[in-house]
Amino acid sequence: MGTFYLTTPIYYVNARPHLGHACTTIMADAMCRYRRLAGDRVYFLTGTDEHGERIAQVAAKAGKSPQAYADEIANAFRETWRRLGISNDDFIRTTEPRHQKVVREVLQRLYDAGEIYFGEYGGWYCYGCERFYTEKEIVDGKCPDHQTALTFIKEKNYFFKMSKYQDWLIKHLEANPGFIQPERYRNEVLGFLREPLQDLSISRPRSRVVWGIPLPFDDQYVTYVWFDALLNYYSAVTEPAQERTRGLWEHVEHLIAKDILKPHGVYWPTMLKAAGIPLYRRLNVHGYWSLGGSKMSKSIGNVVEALQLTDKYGHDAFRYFLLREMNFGLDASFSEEALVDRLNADLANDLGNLVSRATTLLAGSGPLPQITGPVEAADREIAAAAVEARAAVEQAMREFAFQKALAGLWAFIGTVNRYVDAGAPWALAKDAAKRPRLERVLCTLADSLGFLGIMLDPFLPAAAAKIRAALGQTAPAALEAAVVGHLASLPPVSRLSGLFPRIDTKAPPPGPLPGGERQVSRARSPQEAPSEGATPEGTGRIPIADFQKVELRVAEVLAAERVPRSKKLLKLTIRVGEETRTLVAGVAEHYEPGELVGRKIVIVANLEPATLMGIESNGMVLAASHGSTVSLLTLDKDVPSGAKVK
RNA sequence: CGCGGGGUGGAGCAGCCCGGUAGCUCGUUGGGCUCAUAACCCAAAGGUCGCUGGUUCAAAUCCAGCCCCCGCAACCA
Repeated sequence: MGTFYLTTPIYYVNARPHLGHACTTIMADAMCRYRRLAGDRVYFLTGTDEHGERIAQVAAKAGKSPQAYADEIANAFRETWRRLGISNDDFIRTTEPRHQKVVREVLQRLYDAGEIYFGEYGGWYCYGCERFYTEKEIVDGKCPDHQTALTFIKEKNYFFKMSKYQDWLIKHLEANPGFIQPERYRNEVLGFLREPLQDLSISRPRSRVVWGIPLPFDDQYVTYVWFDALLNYYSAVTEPAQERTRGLWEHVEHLIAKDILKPHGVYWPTMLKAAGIPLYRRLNVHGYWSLGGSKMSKSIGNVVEALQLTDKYGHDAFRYFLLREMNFGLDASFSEEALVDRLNADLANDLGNLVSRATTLLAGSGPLPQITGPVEAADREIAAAAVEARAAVEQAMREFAFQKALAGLWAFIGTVNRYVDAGAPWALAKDAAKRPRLERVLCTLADSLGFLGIMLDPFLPAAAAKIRAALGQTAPAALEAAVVGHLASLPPVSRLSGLFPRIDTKAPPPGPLPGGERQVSRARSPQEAPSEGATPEGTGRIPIADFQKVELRVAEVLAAERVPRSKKLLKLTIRVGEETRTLVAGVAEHYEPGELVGRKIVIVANLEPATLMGIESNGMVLAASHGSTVSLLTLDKDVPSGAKVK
């Protein structure tokens, strides 16, 4: 019996649960269920990351304390995982005392060991980018993106001596090819390490960031968020009094999406090494979902919608789609259409229909205490196919290759469907002389369903349980029992039809497609969108006084040009009444500069100025969007520029 | 030259690390079956593996160059 401790990232509470979170968590769940099925001791951890200036800001905006805000989002995650049937053993929050205690202990230990020093970092800082630039990146003393002058800033902070572990980490990666998988991500980390590794700033002055864990050796500073967050994996299982987490740490594996490869592939191992804590066993990295051509992480509205499909089509179907459609490590594209295709082809036609036809045959025959017919070649082929499918699953699951595991099981399902056709039990039933053969065929079928009832358990927990229940099995599933060919009698079987009903795609679409309908206003919603709005759960209506604060005016476009180095921005010179001003609009992907000159558009005239790519924008252009179509608001009749719009 | 991924029958993808008959799913066409969820089974059509050059007895696979697409980051006020 092995031990397996698997973590998901802890999710940052600046956003509500969406497709990306669900994907990682579902993969982790499938893996943990599989390892439990295999008889291993399994511990499955997920949780939330709750510190940082951004959280404090968002909370303040919502008129809540950071803790109250974090509580709310953490609960949303808990609730989502409960709804999806996620089998996590623990849920850790970085604001919990058990975590903070460990972070402080580890920091103190590193500090005492001389792994942390207090230093001054001076660098060229761009306020627009909120980051420092290295000498190499600076162009003519200016920010390469904004083309604005940089400020030389000095800030005192605590640093972890990460640089001294660079060679060690390279050697470790070279000596342990499986440390980060799939291999492309190991190569990527080795790529990072070809550049000199800097020491890692692990603190932020408390004067600037309040919402964090104070450093144990200097309460004027709080812990930088990565140093805090990564330690959750360790702090969750190191409470000495906890029997159920004892001995887990040395078996830990992490599952992450590729966006946080660097902290997990570089910072985390060096931190562990410096602190004298054994390294994790393996880092498993999966890719991203793209949503109908639009990117996922920004257009949060989309990903949230995508997650809602789990309620529409069922958690098992949603899970199946995510696990089957994505090649582990690579990106995949998500669409409702693809989900329905998978549901119909694999779940309804292949699996659901097999279960339906087989249980109908078995229920019709009734239980048989003893099977008289001998085992024939066709039956042995099924047994062999089962052995092969199980081997494929075992092999694939070693490297989180869910798609291969499921492909293996579906090959078996296809074999059984062919077996039913070739064996034609309905024909055998008409001839009393063929009774022994009929019994054997039915027995093999029952055996095959039993096999699927076990093997599908990690991937389709609810459906697998239904299959086992139809066969009268009440004991928990165990991988070692997944063998075809040992059944000697036929249990009473109840008919199981409609396990996965077909979705009729010819009927008009039952609901909005992701990426389809969108509210009028700007193109895509920024990240804060879901939590935005004064009355999210209320009517969504505002008093007219609120609207009157917004000053909409007609403007005439005098000149338009692309903003250099930008993809989406046009710089417009517009006339509003007597006034001429500059405005930046994100419509470069939809309009050529030339076609806008001379046109009258509608703008929000009293918006605070904002700097985009170094250009100050005074106002916002109104445009309607639907899918990938973006249409500027223009005027029906000629009205002079500067006219009010209401 | 910011980082990264990809271009394989109509669609979506695997194969590429470790060269040797181009594979899977969906779709299309024809047939079979009637236990089953208009499901299942059989068969067929359909590909110069982005382009060019190189290495090799042999290249989707290795090397070089080029073209195109897509993410991430920075700009959607």
